[in-house]
Amino acid sequence: MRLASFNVNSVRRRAQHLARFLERHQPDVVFLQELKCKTEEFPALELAGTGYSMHAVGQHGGRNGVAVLARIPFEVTAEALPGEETDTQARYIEITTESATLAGIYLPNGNSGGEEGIAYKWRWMERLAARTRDHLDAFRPFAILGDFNVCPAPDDLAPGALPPTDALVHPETRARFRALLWAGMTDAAAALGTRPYTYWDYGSAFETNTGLRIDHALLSPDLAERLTSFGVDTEARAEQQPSDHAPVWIDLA
DNA sequence: ATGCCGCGCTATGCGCGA
Repeated sequence: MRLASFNVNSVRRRAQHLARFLERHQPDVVFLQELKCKTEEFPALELAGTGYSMHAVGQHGGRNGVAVLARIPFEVTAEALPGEETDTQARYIEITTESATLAGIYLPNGNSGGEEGIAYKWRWMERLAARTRDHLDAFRPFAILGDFNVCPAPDDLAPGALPPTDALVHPETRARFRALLWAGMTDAAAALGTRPYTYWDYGSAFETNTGLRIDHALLSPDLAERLTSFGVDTEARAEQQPSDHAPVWIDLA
């Protein structure tokens, strides 16, 4: 089974990039982030030819937004991350398939909005950890894929790619990422001995490989045992008018 | 150590992304 994640930075601008990614890598499930459109504006017709079933969670105001496309049967089991009823940002989608529960996330960046901005990011990470523990305590096979907006370790960013004060590398951000691992989740790329960049800023960052590793796949123990590969589709990042993120994918035996 | 880029929008600049 192949699972994937792609921060598209506007799904309407990137529908054909997405279709080409699906054609190249044939994932069974792909989670999308940064739709930047309302639910009803999701380009379902434009993507109908791919043969995937899709479910979008959009947001008013052209921000955030997550979706899932799958060619295996699934049921949507959450359209929001529990724990903060006043949170209206579209950043979480969770599906359940025959074999596992899968979450697609767009974790808050944390660099805007001052103190409240970073506090929201950290609360969101704590809510994700709580949701994760619920699934693991129930011995439910569980995976989280998406844009975590976290460089877990110093090797996960090019020298000088971010200021040391950035929310993506803040010690408290990294501690909350580690909490997910201590809860029992495995960082798929790291477990396979690779830490590839998945994001390159617009401009010359891709040419100079000044990247960040911020798109991750975390796996519960039973799924981690089945992990065979992790890949980054740099072809998508090299296309014309690309997203600033490349799609990532994992294979489970 | 930032927004020179890109996106969406109550637009012709701004907030946001990372």
